[in-house]
Amino acid sequence: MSKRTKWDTKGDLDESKNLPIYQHKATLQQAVKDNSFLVVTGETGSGKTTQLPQYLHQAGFWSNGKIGITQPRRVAAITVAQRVSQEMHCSLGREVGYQVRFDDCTTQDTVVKYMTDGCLLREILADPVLSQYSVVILDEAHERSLNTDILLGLLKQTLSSPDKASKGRSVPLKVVVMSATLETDKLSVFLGGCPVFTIPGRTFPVTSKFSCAIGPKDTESSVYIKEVVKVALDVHTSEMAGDILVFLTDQQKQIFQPPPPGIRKCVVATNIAATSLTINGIKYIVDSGFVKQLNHNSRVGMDILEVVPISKSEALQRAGRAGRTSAGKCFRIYSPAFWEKCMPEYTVPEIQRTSLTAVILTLKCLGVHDVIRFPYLDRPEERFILEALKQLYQCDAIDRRGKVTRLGELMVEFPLPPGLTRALLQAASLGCEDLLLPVAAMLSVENIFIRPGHPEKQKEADKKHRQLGVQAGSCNDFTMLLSVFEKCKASDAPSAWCKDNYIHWRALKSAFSVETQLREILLRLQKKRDFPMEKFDGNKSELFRRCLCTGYFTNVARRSVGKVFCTMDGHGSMVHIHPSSTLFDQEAQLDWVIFHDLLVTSRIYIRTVCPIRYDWVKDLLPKLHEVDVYELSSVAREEVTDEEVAKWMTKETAKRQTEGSAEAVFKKLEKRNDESSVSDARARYLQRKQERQQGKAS
DNA sequence: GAGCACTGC
Repeated sequence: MSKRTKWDTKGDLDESKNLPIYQHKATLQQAVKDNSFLVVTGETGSGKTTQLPQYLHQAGFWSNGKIGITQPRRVAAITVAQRVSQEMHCSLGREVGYQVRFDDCTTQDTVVKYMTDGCLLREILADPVLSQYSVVILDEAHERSLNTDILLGLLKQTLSSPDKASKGRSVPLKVVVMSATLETDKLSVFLGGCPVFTIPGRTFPVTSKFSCAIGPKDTESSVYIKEVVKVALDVHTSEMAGDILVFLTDQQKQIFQPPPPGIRKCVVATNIAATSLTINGIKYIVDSGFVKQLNHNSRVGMDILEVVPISKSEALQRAGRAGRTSAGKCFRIYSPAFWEKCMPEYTVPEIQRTSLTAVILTLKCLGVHDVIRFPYLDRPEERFILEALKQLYQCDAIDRRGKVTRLGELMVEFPLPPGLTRALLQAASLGCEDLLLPVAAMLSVENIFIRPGHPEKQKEADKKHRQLGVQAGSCNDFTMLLSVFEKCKASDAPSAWCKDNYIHWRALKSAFSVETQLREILLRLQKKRDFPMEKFDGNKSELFRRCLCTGYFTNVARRSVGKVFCTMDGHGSMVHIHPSSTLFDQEAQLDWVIFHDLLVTSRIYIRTVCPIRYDWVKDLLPKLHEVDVYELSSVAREEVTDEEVAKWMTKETAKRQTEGSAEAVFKKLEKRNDESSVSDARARYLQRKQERQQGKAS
């Protein structure tokens, strides 16, 4: 049976014996022994995250390999590992450790390993059968993070095919999926009807009250902010002692200042509080009923940040925050009708509303050819998958057959969007990676330019930023990023330099770490024999911009009239250069540009822009419309024969001949963008803006 | 002439 360890004799902390999970210890240990898959469910406070790995350790699972536990967030992975190492009386990083990006706190001795789901996904890339592990526990599966969803599908697939499961493994891998009491039946069915183990929670009742302030017709209104303040103050004046947690869509702290005298605490939070933040003593919840969500629109090829009603499950989770220490109350500022008509049952999982380009490349690199019939717990819409395939084809990560190219194998190693990786690899092959590495890093972190709310300070910040642009001699936003990175790095007092120039020091520091990581990955790949190398004769500025073109030609736009540009990606969106760009107000001198991203607010803005010459993208542009949906769809489903590819090529040549000149192709690409979602997003933005101004005036 | 949550490699 289980091997004894030095901790067995010392016993658990008394506290852990009081946890609801403790009396199910033996049953849980046996259940994992008896099943390949197991779903464990229980409310927060049941102790499943800290205790189950210890139970499995005591049951001897460590002798066959590590016990790995994934978390969707870094802080959770680190703090839980700390807690468990204390309980097991060992120093962190020895028997119990954690791994998150930039911080690997594990050693050869580590047998209980907490990590982010993204880290485990990286490990699978290097070792598809996870030969180092005896058990993998996916925690917080109900959050449906992109990486956890992918891991679920991969583990299901690996374990359900006996041939793959045994390859490279001495004993079969055990998989435990832990989730809040939500959709657990669905998880069980997904995992072949595996047992579901329920651990009773330790929570107190929460009563919920609806109000009529927000009805079914108010989904886009910002009146909820006022109402939330009103309700919070009501609670303060009329309810018994206990702290208040308020859920809003963004931080608008000023509306709660000054706090009324007394000792009651009022925490205003965005979705951070829904998951990571634990606040003791919360007795009251004020729920606005809204959340800010980034949705990817595959038809227009852009991400739109929207304020949307939360789901019923999310509302229940918000309410639950009031019942951790004693009975609580939840005040919902919306009506029962709003609940019924506007709030979906469950939040749409991330995998169904995000760009899938990087995920699809990862799957392909793991040998998942049929990315449409991959076992997704919730299948993304087919057009999202096709769009991802198209992008991967366009940046040379996959070929016409949907097979990963040599370049694609290199690209998957980088924690970057594939287009940017493509540009970076191009630079590396031409020996100028020092230009692209800092840029890639800067584009991976939050916005580094600070723009204060105060009008005077704002002016000063804008002036400083313009000066930086001039000093850099930078003719585009990418070189601007490069220059800021290098200037700050070379500075004797980088933090003071940042403060003086209205630059986010914290963001720059993380850009430094990202750059180091990217450089390490690149160096590792360059040591391989077949790393591509090319030659280039020309000046450095052109070299830099041509590298960018290789990755960003899909984001090319051409000026049509005045300050308006038209994208060439087949959507033909009419876009403007964002006012934060160094190229803003110089539109008249521009013709062709490429850009890093699109932002939909009062207009469709392109951000991080770079002028290019048509010549540099001329040969790449046909790739934008080379592949049709039918072709991709069949590529996505099955292996494609040489004959079929040849047939497509012939069809394409014929098509090009009938279409004639490049100009004609552009005309076709300059289709007007009639996507209602974009105009809707714009209308909502303008409405909110108007309401805010009215609020100010009154 | 400028929006805005969060997480992850």
